[in-house]
Amino acid sequence: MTTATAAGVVETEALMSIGAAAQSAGVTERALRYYQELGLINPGVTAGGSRRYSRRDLERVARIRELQSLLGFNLDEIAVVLANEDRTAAIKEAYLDEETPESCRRQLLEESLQLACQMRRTVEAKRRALESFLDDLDQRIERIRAKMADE
Amino acid sequence: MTTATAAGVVETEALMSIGAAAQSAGVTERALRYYQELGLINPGVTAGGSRRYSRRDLERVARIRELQSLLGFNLDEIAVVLANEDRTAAIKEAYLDEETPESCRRQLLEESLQLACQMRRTVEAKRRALESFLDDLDQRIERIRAKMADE
DNA sequence: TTGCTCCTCACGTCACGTGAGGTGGC
DNA sequence: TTGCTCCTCACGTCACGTGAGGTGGC
Repeated sequence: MTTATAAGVVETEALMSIGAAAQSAGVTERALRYYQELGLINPGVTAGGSRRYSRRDLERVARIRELQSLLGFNLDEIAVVLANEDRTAAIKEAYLDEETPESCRRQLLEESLQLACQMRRTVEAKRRALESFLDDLDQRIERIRAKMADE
Repeated sequence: MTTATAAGVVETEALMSIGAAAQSAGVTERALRYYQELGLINPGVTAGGSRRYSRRDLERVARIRELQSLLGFNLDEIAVVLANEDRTAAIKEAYLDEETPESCRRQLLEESLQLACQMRRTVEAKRRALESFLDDLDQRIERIRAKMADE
């Protein structure tokens, strides 16, 4: 894969082997292969059959782990989120394109707004739950401290 | 199981069947049997071999689900947390007991404080992560709204 | 007897973990 | 040739899901 720099020079992106990619992303090689099997990532491949991971692949992996650990999404749900985010990126392209008609732009913007707002509600609910969990803990800690004080 | 009321009257607690318990706790019967298999809960049993769940059993199940979904703990880790909380409850009993020597009380209090503080750090880290997730979302939403405004 | 709920296997699933056995470039 | 990394099966694990087949009280 190649990227155009500001100067217009085409430079080949540094691609990583699965070992380096796994290390860098903090996951196992097995997980990387599994995500690919499910179509969540799509790394390049050398002539010899080895996988090559781009920076974008690694960002996707980081996103997958975040959605798993922070929000508890499963990989099916994550596939939907990633597809939506890819869609949003595509929307951005189309949005900049002068060819895209006015009415279409509006709808594209509406769509990405809806997606972001729904995600926000999910995250907000989780944060609230964590906050009340924290409050309970603080009360418990305070009670123990009080007992230790009047000892 | 029986409980003494304030008046000193012994009243039998209402126990639930596994069907009612599962419904009330929002889990499947299979999950209840599995938790028992792992020793996380220990419901009563009728002469016919049916399980009977107390209010305390259901509270334990609620705690298990909370630790799973909110903090992402696995059942091994949850077993440790529950054991610690049982310990803390036992500590409370011993603490009220006049027989318990002064030095012992101090240590019991110290122990439960340590446990609560460690849990607090875990939850706090998770909350921070969720908060920065929310910030990112808010920025994304704001950018979309801005674009829609200057349309 | 008929429903309904309960029981115990026991196999399936998801997201990988963990070898087994083999290939390929320095 | 020797290491090292990569590859593809393929079986194991955790936390249950989901029937299969049978028992027990109203």
